[in-house]
Amino acid sequence: MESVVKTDRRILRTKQSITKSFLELFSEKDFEQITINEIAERANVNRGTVYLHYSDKYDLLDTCIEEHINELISLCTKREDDTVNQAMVQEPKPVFDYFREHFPFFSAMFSNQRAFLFRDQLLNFISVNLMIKMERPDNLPIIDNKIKAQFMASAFIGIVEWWIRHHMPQSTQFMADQVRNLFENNQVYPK
Amino acid sequence: MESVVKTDRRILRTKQSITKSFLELFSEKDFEQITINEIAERANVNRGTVYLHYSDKYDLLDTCIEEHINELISLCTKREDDTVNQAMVQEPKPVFDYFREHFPFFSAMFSNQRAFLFRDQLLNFISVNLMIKMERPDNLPIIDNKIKAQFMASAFIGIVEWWIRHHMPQSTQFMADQVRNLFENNQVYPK
DNA sequence: CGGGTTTTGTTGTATATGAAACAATTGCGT
DNA sequence: ACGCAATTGTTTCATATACAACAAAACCCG
Repeated sequence: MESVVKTDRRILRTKQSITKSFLELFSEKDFEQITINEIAERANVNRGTVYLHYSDKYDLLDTCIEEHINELISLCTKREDDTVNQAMVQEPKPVFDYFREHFPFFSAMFSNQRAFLFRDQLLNFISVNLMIKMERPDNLPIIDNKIKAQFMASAFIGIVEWWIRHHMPQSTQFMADQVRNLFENNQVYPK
Repeated sequence: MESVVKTDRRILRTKQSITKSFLELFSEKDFEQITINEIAERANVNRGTVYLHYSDKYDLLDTCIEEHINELISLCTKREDDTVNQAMVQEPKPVFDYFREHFPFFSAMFSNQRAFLFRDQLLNFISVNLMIKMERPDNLPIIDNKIKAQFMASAFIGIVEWWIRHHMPQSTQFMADQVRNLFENNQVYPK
């Protein structure tokens, strides 16, 4: 029995407004040029309210990134399959659907200099997942799994970045198929 | 010197949310089927808050209509021209631009049974404006101006309704030209 | 360098909104 | 007709947010 304390509607609304406003600005101009004034004004929120939820714009950026990373994680782990983290490798379509659904965010992340934070976290997340996947005993350890995981994770991020920056010309299904083939061919998981 | 008391940001935000939510629902289903619950839920606002601003959904509808009528009025009267109300007749493009800008609202109004309220108010507004225009002494009173105004106002509304219901196939400029010719040919104002 | 402007955090107080509970009413299916 | 469920207004209390003012820092610009 979990006592799920649902947060106040106003908080959710305000945070939504602020992050939306911030991400818009983030895709429009350089991060350093963005002021709290602008963010609050566009979000139609008092300036003080921004400080109520975020210590500064760096914290705001970190939070945005963290939330999406967490979403991706839960997306990959909430399968009925008892072996966690199989989702992204064996069925990547929901992941790509998520990318498409939150296009404004990922687009901003990939088109901005300050995206390295996001990139690192995402890459680390995927790398760890691939590691877990490859540590299954029936996989021949020809190459160091850690290196392999990094390699494959980078490849994955690269594909996603390209897809986002070109405004998602292919369907999520197509992308999912490509990625699945990629992982199969590199024996990330056994046939 | 006017002491302009600017309203609280929360009020503006909330009202915006509620009317937006309501108009969406209004274009989706019959007015009688819409509940306050739905409106509040979609607006992401507490149900009690709706009652804080509107007595019921009828009041909400009336308010929406009134606001847009007032917008149209100010659009037609804020010209530098000392003779008020010339705007709509001699330069109808801004009016059509307004229609296009607020397409969701007008579309809902013209596609719903309960639109008669709106239709009446709009028709009355235009009719009065035309009356003022025609009362200028250099207009020959062959036909009773009141009747003529009603006639022309109905014609105008009819054109707008058709345009909206067909998803605005023509440009606002084109529509404006058409209306101007219409009024010219019927001597609403002298050449 | 100097000085005006903008931005930043922070504070105190007023108020709008959220959440929950309630009785009264309406609606709907059987 | 009955009863169950949903909707409606209304209330009370808690709290998130608005607003205004402030000093300090950062930023321009001549």
